[in-house]
Amino acid sequence: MTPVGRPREFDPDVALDHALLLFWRDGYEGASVNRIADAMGVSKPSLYAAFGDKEALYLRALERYGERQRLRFATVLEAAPDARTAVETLLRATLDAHLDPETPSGCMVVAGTTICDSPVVPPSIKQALCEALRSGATAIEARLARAQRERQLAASVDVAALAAYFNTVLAGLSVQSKGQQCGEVLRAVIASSMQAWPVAATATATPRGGSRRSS
Amino acid sequence: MTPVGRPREFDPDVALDHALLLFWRDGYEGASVNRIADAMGVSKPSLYAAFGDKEALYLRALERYGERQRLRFATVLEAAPDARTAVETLLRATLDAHLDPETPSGCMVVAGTTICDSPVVPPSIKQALCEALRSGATAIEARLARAQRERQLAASVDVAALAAYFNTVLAGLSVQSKGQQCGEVLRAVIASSMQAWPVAATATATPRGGSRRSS
DNA sequence: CTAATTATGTACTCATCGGTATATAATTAC
DNA sequence: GTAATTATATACCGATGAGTACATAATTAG
Repeated sequence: MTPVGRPREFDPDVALDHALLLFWRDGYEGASVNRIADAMGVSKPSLYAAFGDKEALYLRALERYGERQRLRFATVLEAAPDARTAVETLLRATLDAHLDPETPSGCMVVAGTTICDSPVVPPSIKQALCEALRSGATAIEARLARAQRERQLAASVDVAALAAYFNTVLAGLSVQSKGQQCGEVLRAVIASSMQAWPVAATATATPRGGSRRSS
Repeated sequence: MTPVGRPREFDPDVALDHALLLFWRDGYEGASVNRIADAMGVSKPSLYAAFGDKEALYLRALERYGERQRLRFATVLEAAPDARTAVETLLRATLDAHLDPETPSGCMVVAGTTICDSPVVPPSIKQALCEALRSGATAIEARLARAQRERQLAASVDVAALAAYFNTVLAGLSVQSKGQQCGEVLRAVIASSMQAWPVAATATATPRGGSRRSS
């Protein structure tokens, strides 16, 4: 079923990746359609024909970014044998991604969220960014809940709150990596942040006999 | 010594505050000079005559913001009787500031830092933002170092790393507050983050007799 | 082949951007 | 009073923003 009409001369998938990089580095309004089209190697009318207006293009790019992040989160979180290792590995891997010189430093969602109240940012984008930001916490929370079901984490632990905490650390790491804080310091930050991992209830509450009630 | 020439009809101090609010909410390029002049209640040529170009105006606004932040940090940190209370109070007070409906949500420095690699952002601004971001850690570190001198904090604690950690939490809280995360959740995040406070060496080594040695 | 359809490149639209020329108003110095 | 000085408002500058009209090129359908 070959489509009728002149065939497209560029690959929308790779073109979208170029747009993604610019939106990531420069933000919604910082990335102009002219520069994006140039980076794509595509004329502006072709861009508009393929993706719609700037708002739609940004949402597409953000969606792709979010897909990859979710996949990365899920892979890292599920692979680890226990929740604590899972979270720590996620923090370290995400920091490595933030510091990767091949891509803009920091997280696209974090960068977008911090200026989403500007009048030039469409409400749909603000909404998508806020949802993307929460999705990180959701993924972590799912892993914590699993650990709780598997009795690796005390039932008393508020997994939503703990997930929100680690998601906040992730956001903070994104900012710091953008702010030229060096990787060594940030790895120490991760180590510190892991100290907040809930102590098993038995260790603090009932030093002697409570070890069977909750792990 | 009244100055010669027509007197200025606006107060540069209050005008700068209006510019500050716009830069804070919309970022460097999101806040246009036209809108800033309107918000100031001042014509564009008057603005340029009083403050120079947009870059200089942003740096002035950022400097004012930084001054206030440093004052707030120092006041909160020094007032508290011990370092742990100081840091926790700082986190809570800063979160309250981020959520204050009278001002843009989140931190101006964090917002600026996340898009400082955009080609439209002058290098001087990126540099000033990075320095401002670090100044938070510096203030916390100073308080931790004082606690260490006062023997409230074990000498083995890496105060620079711990300060970087709490500064990272602050940045994360800024992002989350901008991302419409509600205050209740973020207060729980603060509680979690404080769990990373270093345990006094004696408390873990000798569970029985160490409670008076360090708080 | 012709007709229909779709993509492309040039060149344009209008709005807004940062920044300024210029004429005028308000003040001090004398 | 006049001259010098500084601020103000209007109206403009060239550049760039997002978005598009239009003519042409490349393909399929018949």
